[in-house]
Amino acid sequence: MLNELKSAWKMAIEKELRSYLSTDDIPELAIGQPPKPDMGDAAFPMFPYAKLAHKSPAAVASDIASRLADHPEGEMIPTGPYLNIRFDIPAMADKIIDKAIGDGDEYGRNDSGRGRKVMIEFSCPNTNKPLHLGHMRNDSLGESVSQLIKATGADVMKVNLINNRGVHICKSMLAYKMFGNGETPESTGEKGDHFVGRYYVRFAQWEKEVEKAREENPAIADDPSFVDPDAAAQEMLRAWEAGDADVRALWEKMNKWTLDGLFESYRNMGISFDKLYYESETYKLGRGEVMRGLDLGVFRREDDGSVQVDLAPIGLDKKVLLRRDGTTLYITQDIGTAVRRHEDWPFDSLIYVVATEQNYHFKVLFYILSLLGYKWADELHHLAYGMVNLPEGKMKSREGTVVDADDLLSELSALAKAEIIEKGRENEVGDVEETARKIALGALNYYLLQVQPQRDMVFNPKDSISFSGNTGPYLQYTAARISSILRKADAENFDGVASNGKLLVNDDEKTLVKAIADFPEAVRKAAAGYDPSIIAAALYDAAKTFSHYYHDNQILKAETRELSLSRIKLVKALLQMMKNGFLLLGIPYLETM
RNA sequence: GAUCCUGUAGCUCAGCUGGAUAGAGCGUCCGCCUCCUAAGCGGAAGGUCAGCAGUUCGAAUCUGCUCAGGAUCACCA
Repeated sequence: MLNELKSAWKMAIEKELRSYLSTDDIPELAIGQPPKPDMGDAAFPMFPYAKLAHKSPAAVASDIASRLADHPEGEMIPTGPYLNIRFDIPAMADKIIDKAIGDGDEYGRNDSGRGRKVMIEFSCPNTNKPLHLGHMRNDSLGESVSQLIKATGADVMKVNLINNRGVHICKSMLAYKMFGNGETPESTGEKGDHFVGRYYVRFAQWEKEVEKAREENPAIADDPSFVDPDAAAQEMLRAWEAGDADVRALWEKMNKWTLDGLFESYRNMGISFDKLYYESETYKLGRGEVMRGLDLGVFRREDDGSVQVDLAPIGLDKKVLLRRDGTTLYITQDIGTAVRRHEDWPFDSLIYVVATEQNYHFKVLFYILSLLGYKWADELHHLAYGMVNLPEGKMKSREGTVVDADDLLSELSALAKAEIIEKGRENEVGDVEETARKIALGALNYYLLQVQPQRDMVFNPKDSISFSGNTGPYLQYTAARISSILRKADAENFDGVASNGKLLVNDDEKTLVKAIADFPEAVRKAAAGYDPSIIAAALYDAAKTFSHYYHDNQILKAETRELSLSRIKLVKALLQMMKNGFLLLGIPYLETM
């Protein structure tokens, strides 16, 4: 709403500038924000026109202000070299507030993606271990960006490619076979993914033990009973590929354990998928595409029999697409999988949420798909996110510094629970466990999403996730307080009282109205840039302003009933905006906390 | 070696389509609960926006170089 107005002003001022300077060829007018609210609501710097006019920028600003008679709504305040515009925010308040309240859960959404089909791939776990903090960033981002794109009216298909085969999967299977003694997640009471993960770790131990034994006595390798762990894992993979019944049965059993555990974690994290792909079903895909590329002449068969693609046009080297023995590689599978997906659900766009480590891979993949003539190759995006590091450095599984997703969530829940009890809010809150869980989730999602995706981030378990300051729980708390006000307002009698947005004249009120008006634009920007941090910032700014406002002003007991009701409507609109933003960030909304 | 990403307060991060005095949170220090939830509010201290040069009326923002950190450059996934 305010944006349209600013654009209208921009056009009007540019038109006047053209007439003032007697030329159509003028630099584009920039739209800025005055540093202080009392200086206006939009700023147009006049510097670029000073030279053309042979006058100072300040003179241009005042000249334009006095010449511009027919202009959009608002008041011109030439401020030095800037032509500032002040809008009558209170006069627009009712319209903005009514729109937010009227649109309800739809407020902030737009139509820009209507009719578009967007597929988004994220998570993609291995079925040999539980999720860790790095996965959580991926999952948080994937889910949030999915919501953002849905908010543009597009159809979104969330897909997850389960990496359920390969030598790393065989390692946990092998260790279980050797050391499992028939125990199961049920018998040990463990969550399935943790159970299987334990055997993956056990395999690494076994490797070390064997290596050490061999160092001490190299002759043991000649013993017929000697088993080399890596060779055994490779052997198991061959058996798996050959369809060996026992290996397949073990694989099925252990995969189910892991997946049951992983999906429990997803549920706890508020993550869901529309379609699952399994690597066991896709790993052979892509060979046909490579053959087609050979026919098209975009790939070439080397003397040794392998098939390669020349990446010189994009400034890279060569890449092998089929091994000498004709088997596929990671990139081959991804080619085939992309094609398969487009057949399954003809997307207009496909977003891969994958760590920045794979920038090279996706650059190559997208180029290859365009070589193969797929028009949709131009609409493939790699949403690359940075690593989550610890204050001491990288997380390393070998050193046991990996932060487990389930552990982290339950630790945060415990902290939140302790906080609820310390504040004596058990009764108000109702279900303490559930509330604590939602606070933990809000804290975690906000923490992970407030940083721009591409940046590496530091996770400090000791103090980075606190519940005060610029955090998810602060936002939840703010929303809960507004809810509380609205509950009390409901109990009051406002019969015969009319609200009036024109009464909302103090700076905080104007800032809040503007924040509400600007929210749809924030959603647009965040969706276009796949960047939830824009929403996080918008919500935090609004919450901060509200907290200040609420501290200084009475809402239910304002000077007049009209003012009270007007303020109630303002915070009701604000709450609607916050709730809608929460949904985009995976922050649970709490009516009380 | 090449390519890409990053460098802003003690720490974690915003700000980057150039524009007015570079902002938050945490931490430190000082205040505020007879008033709609103190997970809150206010205040103080804290900056060579890594460095140098360039473009520009104007650079944290754009360009180049240098330095520092990270990632990638497999017939692994």
